[in-house]
Amino acid sequence: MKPIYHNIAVNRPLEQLFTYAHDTLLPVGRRVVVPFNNTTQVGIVWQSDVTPEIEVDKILPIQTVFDDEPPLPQQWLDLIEFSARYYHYPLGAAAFVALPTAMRQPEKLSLPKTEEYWTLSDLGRQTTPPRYPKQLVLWNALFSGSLNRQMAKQIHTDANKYLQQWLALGYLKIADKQQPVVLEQKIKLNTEQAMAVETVLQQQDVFAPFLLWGITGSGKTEVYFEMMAEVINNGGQALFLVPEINLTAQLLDRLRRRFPAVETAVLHSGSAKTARSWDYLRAMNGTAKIIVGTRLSIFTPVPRLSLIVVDEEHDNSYKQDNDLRYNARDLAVWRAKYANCPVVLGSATPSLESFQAAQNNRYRLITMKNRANPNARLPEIEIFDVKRQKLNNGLSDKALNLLEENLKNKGLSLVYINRRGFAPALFCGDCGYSFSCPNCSAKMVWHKYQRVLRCHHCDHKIAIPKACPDCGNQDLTAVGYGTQRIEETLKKHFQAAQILRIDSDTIARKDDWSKARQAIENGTADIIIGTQMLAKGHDFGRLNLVIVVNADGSLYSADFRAVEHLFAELMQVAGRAGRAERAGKVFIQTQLPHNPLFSFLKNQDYQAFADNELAQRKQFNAPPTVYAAAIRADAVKIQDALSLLNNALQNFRLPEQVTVYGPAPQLMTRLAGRERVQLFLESPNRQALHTAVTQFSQQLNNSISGDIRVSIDIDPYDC
DNA sequence: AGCACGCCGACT
DNA sequence: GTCGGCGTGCTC
Repeated sequence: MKPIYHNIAVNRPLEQLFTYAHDTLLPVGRRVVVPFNNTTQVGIVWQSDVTPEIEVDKILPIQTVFDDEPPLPQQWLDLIEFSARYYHYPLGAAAFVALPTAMRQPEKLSLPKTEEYWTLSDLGRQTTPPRYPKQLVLWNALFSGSLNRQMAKQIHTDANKYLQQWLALGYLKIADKQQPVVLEQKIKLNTEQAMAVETVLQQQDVFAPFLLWGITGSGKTEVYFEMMAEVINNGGQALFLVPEINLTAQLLDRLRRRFPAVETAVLHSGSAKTARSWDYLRAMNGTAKIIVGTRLSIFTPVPRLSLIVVDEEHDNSYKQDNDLRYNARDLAVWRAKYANCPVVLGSATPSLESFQAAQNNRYRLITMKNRANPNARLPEIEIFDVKRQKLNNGLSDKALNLLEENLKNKGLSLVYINRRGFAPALFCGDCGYSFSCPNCSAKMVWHKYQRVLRCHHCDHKIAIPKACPDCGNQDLTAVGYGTQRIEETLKKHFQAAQILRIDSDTIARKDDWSKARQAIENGTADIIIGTQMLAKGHDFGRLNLVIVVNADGSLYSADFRAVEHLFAELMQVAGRAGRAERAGKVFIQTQLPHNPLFSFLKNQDYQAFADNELAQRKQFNAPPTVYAAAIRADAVKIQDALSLLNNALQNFRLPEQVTVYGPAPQLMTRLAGRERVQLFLESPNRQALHTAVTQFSQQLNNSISGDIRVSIDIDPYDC
């Protein structure tokens, strides 16, 4: 028999596909096992029935074909091809990043069993419905549509029992096709929310990117849910992306309550291996109507994709910072375009990338300026200058007084410490002056041992100044606080209070977190000490005082995005205090009260902040004004990594419109015994940048030798 | 990536 | 003599 040749992607960092023979034609997307360089590897059939480009006698046969599994769809292959090309990552390796781990193993998958769907029979329809309210809900669901066992359980925990009963009485029959269930679960939306839903739903069958800019508490989640409900009722599937930290039991509960009869797939790195591949397959075969997950869920095949929602679109966790360095938010827009459906990017503090896109009319802006709860009041924000204050281990007297007062009034307080300000930097202890790079919109980093201040963006260096250039003060210092220290102080000060510290050290296991939340909701806690993990996605109704201990750390960081992140973070934290009907107070301690960021924050004016920040980015030619790519190299000896980049640079003709910065050491130069350097390519023209990156990486491949590792990061976050 | 081949030093 | 160190080259 004449063999048929297939080009196959394997999990190796190699650009090419490999040709294998099989005696029958295999569909594209089929998972197979192939012999590869004295090993066996999982492969994905990428092209079928090809003419071999190498000698036929070198071609090996395919070992195993996983015929029982559905092949990965063409849309998935296209998504992987785009991602590999855009992020300059080998195709085969990219494909395997996008698969759940169970599908990366050269073993047969256990497939999710297809469950039967039930609906009321004619007899059932003529019978009197049950009298009990919870049973009635289940009954009505079976009346209006069809349910499988799992969905029935979401509606009524004892569903199994009643299904059994009703089946025995002949009230049920197997549904011939899946029928969506209608439950009278309508949430009342306010005018603004209803408008948002309508605006998006008007564009159901075309590519339509939206930026949903809604203040904290404006009820974005209900808006997402309504839109999702509609596209599901029309027979579509919805992809709902959330930041890592937001995919909590709380959110899944809300989803289950709103969509009790809708099959949902949950995808994140924490879920068990088989569970994840099952959810992947249920999304892929169309049974799961809602696919909710973190960034990795953007690679889930969704045949009837009709809506993508990216919640908290500004969140950093959408960017993967190893292997395939993709940004799920950006891929979401690409997928929506491919699928001809709307994509909604939602945030109270949009990324400047998205906000600029909205201003240029590339995205359509939907604004929600009112709170869903009309009685909720905006918190009052006080910016408190701690420059010349004597602090009690980081806390001012005023902060302690506020805490004491709130304790007396039986309020709930949050003491918030942001830990982003890790990088040690130099600033003036007297006037708060900090050192900026003259060439970049970046702070100079204090290098203690080399005794210089250095810019990690362009490698500009100055000697460590002996005195502050602004006020002449000779006392130049660095900052640093920790959660434990604050906890100690508070415990000493408020001995009767219940103090709860919540950070990654105290919340090691899942039930730690739910215990902590119980304590907060039951009112046993008086003061919470928390880090970023508390700021996002958690609502505590009675929280009415927020103290931000040190709002400066990140302002000394070398990252030009630091201000943007700090603003978003503080807006988030402030939002925690404004959900209740009694007005909350937010008290922010800072060494730099005159940084313009704080006046925008005080007025809770994102628009003004964004306008100002975008103007600065433009002035300094920083993203999103330009597109950027980071080329990174690491080696045991820094000189090896540096000269690799420098040599490549010498043989490289810089294209029009492209600027190069560096090479310079990375922010965290030494990591795991290796020295890391990087250079940046930047251009206002995306195409020009990509051409430059491709050419540059070819130069690198020509001159790479020894133990030097290279990576490319498109639209990088870490600078 | 990860495996084989290959060419040098120090062990039974 | 032979075991094993990791440099280099290749993978259908």
